[in-house]
Amino acid sequence: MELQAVKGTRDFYPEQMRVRNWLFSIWREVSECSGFEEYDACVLEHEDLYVRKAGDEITQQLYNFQDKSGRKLSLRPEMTPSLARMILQHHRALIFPVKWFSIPQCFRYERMTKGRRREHFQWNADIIGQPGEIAEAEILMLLINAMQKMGLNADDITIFINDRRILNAVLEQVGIPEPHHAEVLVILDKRDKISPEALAELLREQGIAAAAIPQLLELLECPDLKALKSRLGNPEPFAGLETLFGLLEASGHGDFLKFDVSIVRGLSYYTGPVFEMNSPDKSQRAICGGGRYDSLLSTYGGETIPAVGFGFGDVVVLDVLEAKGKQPQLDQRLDVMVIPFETDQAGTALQVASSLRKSGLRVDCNFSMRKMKKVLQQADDAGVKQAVLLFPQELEQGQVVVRNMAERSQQNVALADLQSGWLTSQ
RNA sequence: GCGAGUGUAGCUCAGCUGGUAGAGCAUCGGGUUGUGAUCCCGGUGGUCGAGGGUUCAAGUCCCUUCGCUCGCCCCA
Repeated sequence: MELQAVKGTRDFYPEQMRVRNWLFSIWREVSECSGFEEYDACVLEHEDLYVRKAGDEITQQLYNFQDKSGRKLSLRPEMTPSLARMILQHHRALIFPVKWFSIPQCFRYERMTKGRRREHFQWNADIIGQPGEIAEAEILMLLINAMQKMGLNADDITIFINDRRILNAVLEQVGIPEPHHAEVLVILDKRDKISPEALAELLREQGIAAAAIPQLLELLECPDLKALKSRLGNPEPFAGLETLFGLLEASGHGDFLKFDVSIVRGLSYYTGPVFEMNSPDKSQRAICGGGRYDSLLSTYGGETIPAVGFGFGDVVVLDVLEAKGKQPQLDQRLDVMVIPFETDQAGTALQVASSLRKSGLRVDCNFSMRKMKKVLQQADDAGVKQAVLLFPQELEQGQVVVRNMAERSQQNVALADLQSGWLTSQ
């Protein structure tokens, strides 16, 4: 019997589950606050939903199998295809734009590194059916709002943003023909990770003209949107980001946003702005990433519907919060512990607990019948605020002892008063 | 997939050149009747990741395998 969890998957003991619920509650709260509605789909999907989208490489990472009737299924590696499927199925009934979010559990069958497991939860928020930068601004503001709720601000995290249209223009400028763009972008995505020499070598292998390479790398050193714009003949590809920066400045979120030509995002379906969130010095794996993908839905056979969104995994952000000491210390949050000291009082304890629970309190009983010092200590460890002590002597007079754990004070209360709301009226 | 490291009690780890397993914390009990700290005493708990080999003898050496960690590769 194998007791270990499946490789790459996680067990959430109550202690970790509290942290997870805390994170999810922030995601839900900020999403709903901004008018996003929650949706979900089954973690199982038809394998070809993913195969069609990106080809071999992603197929190898699918956590896939055949069911008993031979259907080829896969655990979802990401939510966007399921979202696209749901949108396309009902798109005649939907009033666009649609603002939806989800917190799906996703699976990838791949090698594990820091911040990457085979199973994770990924907050997704998307705006479907709205072209233009206002949707991007809303999506980014949602992200920023979530980070602030977690206690991270512009000193801790930065959203690095680029635009696929700018990247394409840069490639055009140095004479790289359009069919090569996809491969070249993948290589440029590694710019932070490998040496300039290695990068140049990879580009040469793609058949990029030797003269174009230094020119390209030099253009990509351009740290500034304006500077890059003046270097390129055509200002048109810059309009989108300029508008977006303007919107975020106006809404007071400009500090979080930084132009970065090296942001590419591996997937081919991005068509406009692309972004990743990371620490300002990019010292670790991106916390989340996203962008505009106007042509994705049409690849599933539907009509073209513009869309923008992001995926935000739980693993990396919890690592970041832990490293910064900003993971909350959460305890069980029990309000009341009812403590009988003889088995005769078990029934009374259950009855007291029941009546207190009806008034909305979080109540547990301790039936261990251990020594009182032990039981009080356990109650304290559980974060209990009030202990209701059932002693035979007091019970005979219809009373219980209510102990305020923080103040270490206590008083006798009539059982009848307790059951009619004495605790909540204090 | 390649390379390095690692795996000993629930947790964190010690165990030298091979000689039949230890500490701290946690847990449980006690320190005289029904009260949370600290302290003191004691108990439970390990086929030393698994399998094979060398040896009189393996936690310790060798091989295989699995898990984990960190690089590389690949990529959200």
